[in-house]
Amino acid sequence: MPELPEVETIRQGLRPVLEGRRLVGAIQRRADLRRPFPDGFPERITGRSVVALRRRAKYLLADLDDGMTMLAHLGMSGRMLIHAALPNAFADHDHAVFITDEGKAVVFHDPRRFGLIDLAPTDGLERHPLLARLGPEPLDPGFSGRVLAEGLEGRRSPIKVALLDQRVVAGLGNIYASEALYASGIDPSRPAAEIGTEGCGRLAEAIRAVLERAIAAGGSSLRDYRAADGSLGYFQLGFAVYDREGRACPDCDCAPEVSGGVRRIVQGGRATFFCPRRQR
DNA sequence: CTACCATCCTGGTTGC
DNA sequence: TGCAACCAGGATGGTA
Repeated sequence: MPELPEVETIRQGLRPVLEGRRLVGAIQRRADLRRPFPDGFPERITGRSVVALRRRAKYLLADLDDGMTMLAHLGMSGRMLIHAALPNAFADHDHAVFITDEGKAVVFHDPRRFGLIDLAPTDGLERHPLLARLGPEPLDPGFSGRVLAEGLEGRRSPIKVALLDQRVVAGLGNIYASEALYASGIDPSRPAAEIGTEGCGRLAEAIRAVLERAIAAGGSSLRDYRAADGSLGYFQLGFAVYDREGRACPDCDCAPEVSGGVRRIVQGGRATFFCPRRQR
């Protein structure tokens, strides 16, 4: 379940291994993930150098020295793992391998295969079908309550559901949507368009703060997630509400046995966690 | 245009 | 203990 903070943590771990390095080999171990690998994928990246490793929303973007960019999305169970050398055996669900001129190997491992890899020209990358409709980057300086309010205009769905729509704001997933709503004191069931100027300001700031704290903690390790060096993030220890049904939220002095504590509801088919006392 | 639902996939957990 | 049912969920593509 890599969301923006997990992808950013992986990017930071991969940068020293990939940036400025030449790919001397690549291995593709199956025909497709969520969608097919690009035609001739291993041959097309072999011999290329990685100019920069960037991130857009939950996508990793590796700019190559031939004007192409490799896009990788980790889906829900995808990992990028660094090996000091090419492993002599692959594990189940190791789908692609990148070998650098230092002899290191980066393995794309994705049991559920909701991830994908594609190649597209760096020039005009923002028009790639997977990127074209993405909303604002929440950690960019231009992100604000005003920008968020624009994205929520006309939306009658609950604010929690709207926050998961990557066209509204790019990079939030189920965990950080719940956490950001808690931090801003907003009831996840409120209609998105009715949050108001002041609420959008608080929410935009909460989104930014939660994501930054999560990145500082190396992401959240639940089930599948590992950083590129194999390490675990620890932001899950800082969850205020996510996966904490029935427990006291950090800012409530009420005992769970009195108030019921954090509540779990289902919105758009996904779990939402919130504190009814703190979120209105 | 928005909303809603099914779909993809595997592994871990729960319930009998 | 075994096994089936269920759940986790990012994104898309279909239909209403």
